[in-house]
Parts: sequence; structure tokens; C-alpha cells
Amino acid sequence: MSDASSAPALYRWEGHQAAKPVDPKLEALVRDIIGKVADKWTMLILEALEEHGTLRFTDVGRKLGDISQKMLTKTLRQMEADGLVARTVHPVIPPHVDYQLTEMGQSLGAAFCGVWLWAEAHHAAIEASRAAFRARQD
Amino acid sequence: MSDASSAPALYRWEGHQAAKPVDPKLEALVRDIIGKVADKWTMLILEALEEHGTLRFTDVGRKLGDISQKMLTKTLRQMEADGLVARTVHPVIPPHVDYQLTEMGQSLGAAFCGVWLWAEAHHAAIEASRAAFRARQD
DNA sequence: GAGCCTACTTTCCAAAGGAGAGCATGAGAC
DNA sequence: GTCTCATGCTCTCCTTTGGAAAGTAGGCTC
Repeated sequence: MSDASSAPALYRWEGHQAAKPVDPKLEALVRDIIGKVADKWTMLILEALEEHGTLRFTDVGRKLGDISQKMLTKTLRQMEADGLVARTVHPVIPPHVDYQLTEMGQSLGAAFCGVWLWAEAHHAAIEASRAAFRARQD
Repeated sequence: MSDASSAPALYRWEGHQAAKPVDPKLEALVRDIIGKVADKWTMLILEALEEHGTLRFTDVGRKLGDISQKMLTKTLRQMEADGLVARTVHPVIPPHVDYQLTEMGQSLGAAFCGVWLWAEAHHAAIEASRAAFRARQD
């Protein structure tokens, strides 16, 4: 309200407050990382590699079960670019490519561990909530 | 390999190994929950509510900054259905709706805390990896 | 020389998501 | 009385993302 004098009277959805105690750059950066890392496929690949150690391209796909090859390629590339997985190409025919977690990938896997445990602990409560919500909607 | 005799010789991308030590039902359920919960907007809303306590609809949108109203509505509804947030409608004009984390939402926020710390701790390393990856691509 | 094997790539199509307008409705301005 | 605004959505386009399936390279086997 303080700076509403010069701003148009219209409600601005995209407006952002200027005064923030934390560093906005760091905030945005962390938010970007979260946006990339908090991806369904990233988490699932992370878990598969954490559990099985080194996996080949097709094996990762099989562990996940229902990922398309396009998304598998894309997500693995992104994770490689972010330094989460190491990609080892054995120059043989037919091609042989191994993927494994880097140290950073392992640490992220450890950080996500709590979320997995949470999901395992609360899946019953979540399903109950969904049922109750559905009943409430009627 | 054991059941390859009756299966077609073609490589089946969508195939899945039958012998697994863990319960496949639980595995699938947890995977589904992770797929829902490991959503960019869910995590960001969770953090905003964790940090600010109770927020109104438009305030949540402002904290996130770049979410569309459609996704905000949809994600909040999903989180409400999953029992992560409580939605309180004050029947006044103009409408006033409050959102706050439930106990379960708070526990999920705590579980994600490790991921936030990881992101804050490793953002420099990630950027370095990205730069190196880009240079490697040339 | 036909086919296979593997890690992709490409193409086409469906689904998800963003931008912006519209809606209901009563309080306050004029 | 009439006009406008404020708020939490909802609806309608239109762009981007993601899935399914076919294609590719190239040495190797039959």
C-alpha cells in the first residue's frame, strides 16, 4: 500500500515485494535448483541409481518402468550437467553406457531419503485424506 | 532370463522384472506419492506456508511470484485433498480464504528441509558443473 | 547380406501449463 | 441510485512439455 501512489490502481498479480530480509539472488537460485531437482523423474532415477549403484541406460529405464526414452535421455543429461550422475561411455559395439551417482548425487539422495521415509510413513493417511476429500465434494 | 522362453524375443521396454524382494504394491504407492509430492509448485507452496504460517490465496501466489492462478488453484486443491493444507473460508465480502499447513504438511516440510539445505549448500557446485558441462559440449 | 544389439534421435500427437478475461457480490464512493 | 472495486476462483485460448513409436549407426553373427 505504501507505494501504491505511483503504481496503477489495477491489481498486479506478477508484482513482488521489494523488502526482503534474505538475499533475493540466493533465494531465486535455490528456487531454480529446487524446480529442477524436485522433478518426478529426477527423484526416481536418483533412487534407482542409489539402490543399484551402476546402471546402463536401458536398465535405468526398466527400473523406473514407465518412463519414455525421451524423458530418460533428457533427465539423465540434465542430471549429468548438474553433476549428479557420471556418464561413462564404453566405445564398443553395440554401445555400452554406464550411469552412476557422483558424490553430489549421493548426497542429494541422502537428503531425499527423508522424503521417501515420509511417503512410506504417510501413504495411508494420504489415501484417507483423499477419500474424505472426495466424500466432501459429493 | 528365466522367463524368456515364453516371452517374445523382442526387447520389451515396458517389461518389468517379476522377482523383487520389496512389496511391489507399496513400491508403486510410494512412487505415486513421490510423483505427486515431488512437484515444483507443491514444494514451493509448502515452503511458503511453512515460512509464513497462514496465507491467503493471493498472498501464496505473491510469495511464489511466477505461478499462474490456474496452477495455484489446482495445486492447493491437490494439497488439500492429500491432507497437506487446511483451507478455511471466511464467508465475507469480498471473499477471504486462508491456507495453512496441517500437521502432515508440516512433517512433509520438515522432510523436505534436508533438500533445501542441500540446494543451498550445493548451488555453487551445481553451477560449476553446468558450466563445465557446457564447455565440454562445445 | 539380412538381422541384431544398444543408446539414443526424430516425428507426430495428446496433455499439461501459462496469460488473460470473466464472474459473483456486497461495501463504499460519488 | 449507480459505479467501481476487491477477492477467489473459473474459463478460454495458445504455447510448451511429454509420451509412443519408428528410425539411426555400425560392427557382428548367421
